[in-house]
This record gives sequence, C-alpha cells and structure tokens, in this order.
Amino acid sequence: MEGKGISRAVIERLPRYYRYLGELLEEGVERISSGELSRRMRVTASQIRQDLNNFGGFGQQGYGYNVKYLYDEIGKILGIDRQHNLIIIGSGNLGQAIANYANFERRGFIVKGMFDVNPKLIGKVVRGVEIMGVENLEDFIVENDVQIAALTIPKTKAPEIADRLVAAGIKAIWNFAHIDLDVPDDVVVENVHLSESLMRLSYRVCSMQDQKAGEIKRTQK
Amino acid sequence: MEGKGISRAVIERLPRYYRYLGELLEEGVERISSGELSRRMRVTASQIRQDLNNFGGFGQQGYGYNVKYLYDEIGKILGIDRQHNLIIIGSGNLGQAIANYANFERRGFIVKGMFDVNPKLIGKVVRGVEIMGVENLEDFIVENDVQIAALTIPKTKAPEIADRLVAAGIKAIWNFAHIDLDVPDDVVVENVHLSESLMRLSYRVCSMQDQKAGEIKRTQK
DNA sequence: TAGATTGTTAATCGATTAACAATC
DNA sequence: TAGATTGTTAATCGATTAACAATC
Repeated sequence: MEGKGISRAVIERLPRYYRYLGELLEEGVERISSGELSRRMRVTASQIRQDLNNFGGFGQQGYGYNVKYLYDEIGKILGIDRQHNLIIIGSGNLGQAIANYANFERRGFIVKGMFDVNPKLIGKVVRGVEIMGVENLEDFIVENDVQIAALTIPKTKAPEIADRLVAAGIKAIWNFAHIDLDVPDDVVVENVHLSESLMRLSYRVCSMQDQKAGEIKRTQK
Repeated sequence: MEGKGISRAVIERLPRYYRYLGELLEEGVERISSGELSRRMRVTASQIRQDLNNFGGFGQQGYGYNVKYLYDEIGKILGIDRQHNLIIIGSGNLGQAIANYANFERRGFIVKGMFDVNPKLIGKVVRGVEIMGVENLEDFIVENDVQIAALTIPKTKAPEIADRLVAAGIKAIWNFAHIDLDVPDDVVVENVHLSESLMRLSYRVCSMQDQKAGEIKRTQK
C-alpha cells in the first residue's frame, strides 16, 4: 500500500469505485468485469484497470473482479478499515450535519467531541456527544487520541484554531471554512469549499444557457 | 463569455481566483501581478495568465491586473452577477446550513423555498423561509422561476425527486445525496459527496503515516 | 526611454485511452 | 481447449510550465 507515486486524479476516483462496489454488493452481484463497471460508472474500462493496478492486481483474467474482495481491498487502501477519531469544531447546523453523518456512516470514523464558542450550544448533546467550549481543545485532542478535526467555523476564526490544532498534534483537518489554511507539510488538509462548488454550478448553468441561446440563433439564421 | 472549449480544470480554479481577489479587495490592494498572485495562491504565474486568457485579456503589460476589475469580470464569468433562485429539498441540518449560507453569501443566490417530508419540520421557518411538504414541488418551481435545487435528502429518495425536478424544468441540481443522478444533458448536476471527501482525507492521513513509518525505518538502518 | 509584466506560442509533462499478449 | 478479460505497454491526448516577443 505504498502511498507515494499515486496521482491525485486516481485518489479522487477511488471513493467512487468504492461506492459503486458497495451498491453492487447490496444488489448481490458477485463478480464484475471492468467492461461492465465501465458502463455503469461511465468511465473507460481502461481507466478502471489502470487505476486499480496502481495498487496491485485485484482481478483475474477471463473472470473479472470479485466484488466483495475488491470492495474490501479498496476499503483498506482508503484506510476505512482503521479507526479514525475525530472532533468537530463549530457545532452549528453544518457541524451537526457532519456529526450525524460521520456516525451514521460508521466506517471507522468516530465523533469523539464537538466544540463551539456559542454559550447557547455548549452543553447541548448531539448524537450522544456533548458540545464543549474550545478552552480545553488541546487537552481533549491528546487525551482522546484525536487524529481528524472538522472545521465548520467562520473563516475569520479558522486560522487561529488551525494553529492550535496543529500544535496539539492533529493529523488532518477537514476544512469547511472559506479560506486556505497554512499548516506544516505533515498535516493533511482536505477542503470542502461549498461556496466554490456553488459558483461552479452557477458557471455551468450560465454556460448551458449561453449554449442554448447560441443554438437557437444559429437555427434561426 | 463563450461557455464551450473551457476545460474542466480551469473552471475548477476560477472560484478560487475569485476568493483571493475578494480578499485582496478587502485588504485594499488595487493592482496585482500574476507573479505576486502566484506567490499568494501557490500556483504558477503561467497558469494564472493561461487561465485568465481563456476569457480575454484582463491585464495590462507592465502593470498587472486591476483587482476590482478582475474580481468583477470573474464574477460575471461565474454568473454571480445574475440572480439565481434556488430551493432546498431536505431541511435537516445540512439543508438548513445551506439555507443560512446561501442567503448569507448573497451573491445572487436566493433561497425561495425549503421542502421536507418530515411533518415535524414542515411549517418551521428558517431564515424567513417556511418549510413546505413536497406535494406541490412542481407548482412552486414554475411559479417562482426556480433554477437550482439543492438536494440534501437520503440517497434512496434522491432519484425520484430528481426526476420530478427535471420534469418541472429545473436547470441545475446541487446534489449532496450519495448517489449519481441520471438527468438529461441540459440539466447541470454539481455533486458534493461528503463521504468521498472524508475517504480521500482518510487515504491521505494513512499514506502520510506510512510515509513517516518508512522514513523512520530507513533512518534506523 | 527603461523596466515590468502581460498575452501567447512552444516545450514538457502527466494522464487517459487503445491495443494486445498473458493467462485464467 | 476456446472465450473472456485482465495486466501492462505503447500511443494519444490534454494540461501545465517555460520562454519570450509585444507593449504598457
């Protein structure tokens, strides 16, 4: 499971493979060929085989891939078989949504604690987890072996909290704040910039409209 | 503003440029060169100039780019200057987070309505918007000129609702359900698969650990 | 004018697709 | 064995970076 040398593009696609294999598993499908998976996922069979072979040969000539086996192997590659302790900083709607969701999905992600600065939220219990103030953040991280922090706080507060997280030895930040965080090389930051996603959507809607308008114009000529 | 021929990679980067220009604007910076922006954003100056020149020449030799002008132009390209009416289907924590956020950001996105199937939520008012049942979804879309629907419902219900949205003439779906939607070519789907984001995070944390373990091993030899 | 910096062409790099021998 | 399908190499395609003439 050598982590290096795997391109960003491949890693981006892995979770999607995992999801489709999970669906196949639920449907009771035992084996699948790259060709059939390619039709379902709307990617080329070549790409599927290339991607998987970054991590080893999981298939068998003339047979294809065993769904359960491949599913488990990708799970291992993604590290979903290991336990990840996480905390959520910012316990508003987004923080609570993530708490529900991370526990729900269960695959190795455990919400150990939730934090907020709002006194109205502190003390409230979400999915069995009590919301705490951020004063003892560092102690909590160390005592509970927390690896991942989800950051769902305003961008103005994010850099300061990120620094505290890093100092406390956090391994990764799941960043929902609308700002790029500056952290050491050995701390992973995974950004979810919803505003940027919405802007891309906007762009695509507009360019679709322009395209249609163009077509009409051409037809009328 | 020709929508076609622009590569996906460029579109992905546009909102980030917009965000950095917004920050510069707040800092009171009037002009910026691709070189200086490159240092801030940690991308190559070449890439910045190439990206921008997909849409026209916004700069001036020997001077650089006027921050306010470039900010506005990218806003236009992204379609943020136009008004987008949106609805949110699924009014749980995630739906409410989006409602707060979309109104908050204001840049042309207006939450016209919120929907849910849960009777406990129906009738509740979030940021001045009342949560409705999904019975009259289609009428609401037509009457309110709704272009975008955010889908924050379980994956089991998503395909059915997506079909209804498409039939009602929606232009785009902001999809938070953990499933790929099957819609006609002229309907835009922008996916936010949080589970996949979390898996990528997990992968990167694990491969970082493996990398470190490898380094220690090598040092000890 | 001289210096700075763009816009744009050319070179490089990496990712995707095609092809096919290996093999179950 | 014959057919199917992988694993893998080679070919193509596209995106990024470098270079530099144009020009403010």
